[in-house]
Amino acid sequence: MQELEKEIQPKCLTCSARAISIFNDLNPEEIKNIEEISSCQLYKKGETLFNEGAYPRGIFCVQSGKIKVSQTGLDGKEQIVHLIHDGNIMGHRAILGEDTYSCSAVAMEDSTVCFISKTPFYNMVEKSAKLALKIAHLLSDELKEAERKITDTAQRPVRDRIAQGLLTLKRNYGLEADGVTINLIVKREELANIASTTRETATRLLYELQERGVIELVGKKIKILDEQKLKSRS
Amino acid sequence: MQELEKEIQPKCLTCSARAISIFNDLNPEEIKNIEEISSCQLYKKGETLFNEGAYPRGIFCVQSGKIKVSQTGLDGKEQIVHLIHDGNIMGHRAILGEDTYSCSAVAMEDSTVCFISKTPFYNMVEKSAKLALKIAHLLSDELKEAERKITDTAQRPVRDRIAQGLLTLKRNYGLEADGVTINLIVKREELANIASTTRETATRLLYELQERGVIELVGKKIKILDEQKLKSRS
DNA sequence: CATCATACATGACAAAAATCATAAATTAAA
DNA sequence: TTTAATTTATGATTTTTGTCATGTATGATG
Repeated sequence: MQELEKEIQPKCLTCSARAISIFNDLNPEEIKNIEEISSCQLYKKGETLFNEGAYPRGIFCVQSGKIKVSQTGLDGKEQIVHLIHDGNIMGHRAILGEDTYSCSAVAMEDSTVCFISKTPFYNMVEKSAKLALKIAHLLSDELKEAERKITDTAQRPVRDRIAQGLLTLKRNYGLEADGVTINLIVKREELANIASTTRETATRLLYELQERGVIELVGKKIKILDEQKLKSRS
Repeated sequence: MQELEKEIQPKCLTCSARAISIFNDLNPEEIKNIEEISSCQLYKKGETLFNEGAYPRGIFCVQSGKIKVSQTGLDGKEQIVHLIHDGNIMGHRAILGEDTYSCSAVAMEDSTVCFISKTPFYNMVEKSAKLALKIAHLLSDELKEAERKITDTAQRPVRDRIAQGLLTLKRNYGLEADGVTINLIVKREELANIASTTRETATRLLYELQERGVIELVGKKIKILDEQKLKSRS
């Protein structure tokens, strides 16, 4: 069944996410332009923004929300490749690489996401070496992270990768007001797909970390009690 | 002891590698400029071009040669992240990301490599959105490959990864005149570090592939007898 | 509230791949 | 060419992690 699309009027000038995005230092005129060529929409938890293999229609700018970007591996097993938060953009790799999407994106929580169509976006970048350089900078950062993840996935034991996964969640989504609880409800299986392991192993290792007093599992949430110990395992 | 540096006069205009590089469609004036700001040097087999963690002084353009780009993982174990061949560039990620090198580069065979210093290179890119877009395109392709490698490393069995490693070698370095022999002498340990496994396992699986008639090991070289079977395992 | 589906916990077991150990072969150096 | 160093081969063993099976908790839905 067709999802009801919830259109929202983009307000880039005052968008708090823009300030921390690659569009942070545009001049008012450029911001006006972006506002004109972009649309904005609410995605409910579980909704798909785009699918691996599809042709990209444009790029997505996350105003607020939590989105997983993942690939399909062997036997359809999901590998989560990026964890997206406010101010991040998605789809730029496919657009700049003149390629189909290499990943799918699914909202892990209700998310407000702006969209800029391919052509106007490309026109903008073609005119501004500064913007192109910013995107190259972003891609460079992402490439560095991906390369390091190859090495870690290949060489570190699952125990370390789970610890790293928890730290990544903290880095991307922060902690709740109490200063210890990871600000995302993550399923065992999702954590497993971040850390490249199985649901069962993730379960076991979370309990082991709890035994050792490193984390605490409270309901569906995870509290980080001893970040140093997590870091020492990664 | 200090290596003797072998300076070579760059001849970008007629460089066969440039034609297949990101500098392929520069106009004669731009080529002249590149020639002026670049130097060219021979690296002997085993020599290091740059080291992980160091500050980049510029980018490298490979005129001819075979270079491995690798990271140091757990207990110093090498993970080979890229296999570089004629026309490829290196160091752009660190420059564009305003970062240190995330990998080291070592010549696997004698290689002729040009060098463009950071500042003149950056000046050039700042002036040309087209060039910046090309680099973004290149980074996009590299990011795609890296992301896929994460998933494969995480999910595929070693057997598949060795097969993929061999195909990667063929893709990057081609075959000898006989049409079957991979055009690179690769040590067991290096193949292992491409496929994210151990030397022993690489040895065993190569022999298994030979038993099954998929490859043939002749001296230090590897012949691909049945590429389809290799592909079916990847 | 009952029932149905989904997510989670946990033990037993199996498989894959790493590690360790040793020897052989090949290559480089004296 | 002899010796030393490096690389490779291969068996035995252990470790890690995945798989399978089953039961429980949790939460949604009629």
